[in-house]
Amino acid sequence: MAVKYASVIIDISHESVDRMFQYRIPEHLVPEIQVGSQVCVPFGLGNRVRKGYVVDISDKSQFDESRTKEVCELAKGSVTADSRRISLAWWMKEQYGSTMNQALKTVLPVKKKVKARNQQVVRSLVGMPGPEPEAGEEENFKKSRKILNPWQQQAVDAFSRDYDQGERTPYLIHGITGSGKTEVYMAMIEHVLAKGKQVIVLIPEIALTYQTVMRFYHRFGEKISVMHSRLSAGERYDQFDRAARGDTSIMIGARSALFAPFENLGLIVIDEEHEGAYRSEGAPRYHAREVAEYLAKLCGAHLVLGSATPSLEAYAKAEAGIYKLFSLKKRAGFGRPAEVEVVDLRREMEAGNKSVFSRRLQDLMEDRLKKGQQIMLFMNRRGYSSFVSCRSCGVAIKCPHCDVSLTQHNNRRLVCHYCGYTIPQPSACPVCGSEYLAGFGIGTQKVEEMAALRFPEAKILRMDSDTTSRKGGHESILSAFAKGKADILIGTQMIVKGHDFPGVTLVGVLAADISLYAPDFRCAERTFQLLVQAAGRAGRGSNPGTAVIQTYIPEHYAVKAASHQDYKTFFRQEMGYRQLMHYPPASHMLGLLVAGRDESLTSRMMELIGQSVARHFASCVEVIGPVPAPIYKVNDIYRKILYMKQENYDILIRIQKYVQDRWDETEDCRQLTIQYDFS
DNA sequence: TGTGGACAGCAG
DNA sequence: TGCTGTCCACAT
Repeated sequence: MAVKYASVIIDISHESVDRMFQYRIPEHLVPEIQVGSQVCVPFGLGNRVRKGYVVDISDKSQFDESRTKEVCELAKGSVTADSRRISLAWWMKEQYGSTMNQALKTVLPVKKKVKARNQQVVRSLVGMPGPEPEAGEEENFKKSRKILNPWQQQAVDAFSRDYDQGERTPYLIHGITGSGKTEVYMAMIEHVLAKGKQVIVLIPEIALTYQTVMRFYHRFGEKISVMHSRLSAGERYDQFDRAARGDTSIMIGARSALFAPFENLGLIVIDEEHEGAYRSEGAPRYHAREVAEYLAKLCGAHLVLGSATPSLEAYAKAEAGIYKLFSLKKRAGFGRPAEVEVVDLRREMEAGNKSVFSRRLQDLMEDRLKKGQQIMLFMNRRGYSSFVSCRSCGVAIKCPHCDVSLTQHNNRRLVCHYCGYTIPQPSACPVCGSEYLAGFGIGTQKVEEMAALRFPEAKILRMDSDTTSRKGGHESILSAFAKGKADILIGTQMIVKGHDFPGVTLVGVLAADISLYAPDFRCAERTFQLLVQAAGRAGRGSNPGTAVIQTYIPEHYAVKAASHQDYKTFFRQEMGYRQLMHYPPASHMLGLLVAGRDESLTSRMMELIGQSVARHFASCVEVIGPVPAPIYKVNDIYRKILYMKQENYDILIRIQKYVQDRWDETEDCRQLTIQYDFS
């Protein structure tokens, strides 16, 4: 029998030994040792026997054979949280084509020495920037346990029954905005906690605010622990450590909270499951929903997904019976779905209205301002004008480092939204010298200016990444608006996510089309989600709400379905398109991106890879490209992409491995980055 | 983390 | 020359 080698991570305790060591597996242990097993191995000069985790098993020795030591024995004891997470890392590595080290770094936070901290108060433990709660606000939180309506109760009852019977089919809760999904999660969490199990709750970073956390805190007290991007590596480790020691039983946080080392995980909740933030940008480029599904299986935990606009992936699984679908059709408490009106901007042009606000929107704004009600205006682009071009020669001023136009900001500076490059606005065209330079397109800053001009008496707040870059800027704007300190809130997509403003009775989507033309097969889905979420912001209080969607293509199915808040119709149409085009989730797709500073090398390499993939897998995979990435150059780095479509995910994994084995280590590839993106 | 080698300082 | 203490590289 061939000799087998185990790659072992030693005792996970110190940065300098946080890597793999290869050991020979004695023949009698071969059948027993698997990835994730705990083994005892001789380590260091004194050959002290230490515990280690097996992270890989192979036939190949990657180390000097004569210096390779042998595994002593299989460690006693059951499968621990750590070994489970190592199996998870292994699965992620396979599934998303990263290295084991990258996967391990994602799954196991590296221990850094942190000074012992005093017992922290919740506020600093939570670490949320933001305003002090107002007097009385705490009281509201305390009364947060609400009586569930029949739809909510039905989901909770089904959950409790399934949970107790060990039935673990994941749930998808499709609940319109304001239908009280959080209350449902909390009731489910309570059920699971009562069984002595632990819970992970994932929330998109943007919704992870002081308010959200306080709701959970008041229901579950000291049991909760919070993870978010503003925590330092040491603080993150602390939070994980508390979870491992059993000091907490609920971990709330963004994506990475999924890797909390609970010994007895019973439930994973993913709120706003459709959010893009659940896909990781760095390798491994995992999706939290998929990882959660696997992790839940590994631990025998339940998985609950929730969204007002489920991702096509999740809804398709619900239709196929892989998930159980629950619909919350009614708003809990106050409010009813907003009345949605679609305004055709072509008619506005014909009528000679050149303003960003359609006549209908202006009328409604006037009405709401008169009544002292609040307005939200949504514009999916920040800055003043989207680009500046020369009226004489037609050239647009571009970023010298990226393949995009510079955006004009109202401080008379031009900014690249991809690399941050900034210049003062030139007084003459850099190409022809003409003085006739003008801004085209509209951003949030210009909307703010125009709103102030049209409604001089209104108090206006603007929220986009320019006004929220300061620490806590995000929260302070939202809380000022919530307290009625402004009449109009203008912002990018960050204003439509998750915030509850009972005073808002009018929402204007100024340019619904911008995201419809994004060079991405998910653009219709994203637009639909955005429009539904935006409309959901209106009428959360006792007064009915109206949403106005301004568009040049009112006949587009995403706009139409959103205006009727009709998820199912949208799903059918969009799914039909995905099936026709073999896009996910109808099929699987691997995007292979090659990036490098040397343009010709990047192109050459991509061509070579493309040809070799086409040659080897011609019969079984649809290859598209190589094509330049939607933005070809960013920060002086050129990017090309090859797309491969296949219904069978395993074939895509085989292709990825083939490319990795064949090219990743070559001399030319040292200067290039290859990125694999599975969907 | 734990070990031992390299090296400096010092006594004899 | 030998002993002791400290620093640091390294572990399959």
